[in-house]
Amino acid sequence: MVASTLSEVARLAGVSPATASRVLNGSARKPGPDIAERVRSAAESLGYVPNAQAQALAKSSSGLIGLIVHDIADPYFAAIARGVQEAAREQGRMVLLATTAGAPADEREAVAAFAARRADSIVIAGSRSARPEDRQGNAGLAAELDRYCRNGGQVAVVGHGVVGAASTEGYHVVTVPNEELAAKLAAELAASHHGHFVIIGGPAGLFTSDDRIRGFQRGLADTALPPAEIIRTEFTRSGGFDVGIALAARIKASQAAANTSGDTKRICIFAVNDVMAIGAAAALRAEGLRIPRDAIIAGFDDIESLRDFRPPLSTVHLPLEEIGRQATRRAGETAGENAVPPAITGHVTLRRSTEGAFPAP
Amino acid sequence: MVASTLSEVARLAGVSPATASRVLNGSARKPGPDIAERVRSAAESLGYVPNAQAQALAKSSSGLIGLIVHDIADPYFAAIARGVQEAAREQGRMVLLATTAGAPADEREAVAAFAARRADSIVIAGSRSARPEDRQGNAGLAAELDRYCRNGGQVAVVGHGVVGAASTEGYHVVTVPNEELAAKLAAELAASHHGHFVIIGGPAGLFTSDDRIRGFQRGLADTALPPAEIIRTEFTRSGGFDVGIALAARIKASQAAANTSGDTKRICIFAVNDVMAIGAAAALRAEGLRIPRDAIIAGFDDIESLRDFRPPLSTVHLPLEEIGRQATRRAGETAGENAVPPAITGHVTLRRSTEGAFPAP
DNA sequence: CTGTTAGCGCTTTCAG
DNA sequence: CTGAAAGCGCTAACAG
Repeated sequence: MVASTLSEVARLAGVSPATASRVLNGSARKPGPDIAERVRSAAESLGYVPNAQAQALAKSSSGLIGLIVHDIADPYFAAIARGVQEAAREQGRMVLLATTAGAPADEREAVAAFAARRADSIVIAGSRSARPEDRQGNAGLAAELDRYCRNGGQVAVVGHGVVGAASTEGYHVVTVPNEELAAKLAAELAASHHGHFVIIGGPAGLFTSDDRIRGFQRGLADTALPPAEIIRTEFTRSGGFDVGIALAARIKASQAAANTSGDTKRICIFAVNDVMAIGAAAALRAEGLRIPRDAIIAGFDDIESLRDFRPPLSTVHLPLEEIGRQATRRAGETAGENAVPPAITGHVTLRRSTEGAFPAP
Repeated sequence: MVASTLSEVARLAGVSPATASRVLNGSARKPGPDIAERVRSAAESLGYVPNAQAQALAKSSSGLIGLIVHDIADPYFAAIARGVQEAAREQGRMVLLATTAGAPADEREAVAAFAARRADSIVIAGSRSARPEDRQGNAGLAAELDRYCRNGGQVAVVGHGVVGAASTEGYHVVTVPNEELAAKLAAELAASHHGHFVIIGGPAGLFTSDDRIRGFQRGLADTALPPAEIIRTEFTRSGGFDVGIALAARIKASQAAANTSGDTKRICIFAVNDVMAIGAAAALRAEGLRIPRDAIIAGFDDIESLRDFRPPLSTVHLPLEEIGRQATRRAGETAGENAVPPAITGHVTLRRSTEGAFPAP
């Protein structure tokens, strides 16, 4: 990568580099119109493209914003990324992307890389974890973030703060009311469902998953119901699928028993995110079971590209794009104590996958 | 963003900046082990983070790769982005993201921004267009790309080359056999379907859409069938939905007629991409029609997150991630005439949405 | 309003 | 093997 430089433009226009800089890149002082025109056409004819690296070096501000996600192809992160991208554009910044599969060590590396590029701010999406195996990784990540913030960087984390991160300056958390919303979902479900509840959760220690589980249990308790059974698996479609297969066997067995006993209870499955719910639903279907006839199921996130599934999935709507936007804005504010950011809210969306309690035949 | 500098580290270690640079960042010459250790610990204690901008300035190579997509939240682009991200990581580069909604003017801007940041290479995903209203935008984009390439940049475009781009040096096109695969799809469909064919296409001028339409028609012709009717709409789910509604009305009308005449032909719908197909399918369902009973339907792309739809969508599988990877590799090669890149291939995947020709009752 | 002079942080000849 | 010096391309005080 080479290109003509400011000095070349200046020479061609017969002015000093400083003047050329003033007309070509924004400056408070505006050179005379004649000179300006000369410079502009010189730049045009040389195909001048300002070197952002050099600019950044000179003004120590890169116009870059780093985004860390587990997997950009996951619709959850893709939606957040869209919001981040949008807000970045408003701020006149470009987005640097890093994917880490959620491994704290990789996240640390990504933060270091962003710091090296002098990104003005960093947005971290994706569930934090307190799993023992992530202890060390989290500590490293926290240290790296601390350093970044101390150097004047702005960080916004979606969901929960990074374990161990202590920075007060420049460290923002965009809180998502996972627990509260899960409780609400449980309450609404409990109103019309009178059978057993099963939660398909992610690995213990994943904050997002744990919060949603806790909230759901609380919602049940508030309705004077016993806690649901919890089955843990991967935080993915395939994790949901595996558990779905196991549940299908159980459902069939209990249906067989009911046939003779007259008992007709359906179970209600709550998967802690939509992709897991879809996986579980696919498994039930693969096993010949139907939803909501043989079991009802709900998810969380309200992923847009999943809206056309049949039966439509009951879930909790989260404004993913808005979350991305807000994280970006928070991390992009000019230090000052800007307007209180509107809290992120969501809402329960009941659809056909948890439709009314009509007993199995 | 401030941070400790190489010179600070050097001073602390009691060596020259040059030496510090040699030990901290890769260099052919390796300083003595004692010195090296001293420098390393100085860096550690100062929390030194190399300034990539400055490095880039000094060696004129940024380690950046620019990616342009229409919309990162679209699963098609998200999948490609994943591949790009992966390959970038292998190359030790970071991905800069720009979204443009397919507007050539925005794409031009993005290319300029990447060029300004001295990105080593640029990957452009997303359908090119030859629509009249894009004429000017395309010309601008082509000019910008030409300049970028002339300055030593590498460009890889997915699908079709940019209209008017003439660069020979550093300009790569990852060809996707859209036409050929669409023809194959038509042939396979024609083998078992004996009714009317309708194509739901994107706006005329969109290369991807046009190629797929042309291929499908050719496939039909090769089977001695008359060309399908073409209905054009937006290249999105909602475009597909709208057309689906219209088609539903038509299907119902013809079913009513068939009731009296005894005629029982189903129509076969080919939507030029999966999201449009899903939209159309949703519309039919919303109108009380069932697939494949009342109409059969096929898409294109084989988007992973759509695999759980019912009925499973017949489509053409495209190795999206691989396409992203390959584009990135092509644009990342060191000029030399590397191994011939394996051509991108796909395959027809018939599923239940186009299941056998059992006449409506 | 313009030009001159220093750097921003790092790499890289070229001497020592 | 190390250090000194000269930039990479641009901006930002200062002078004129």
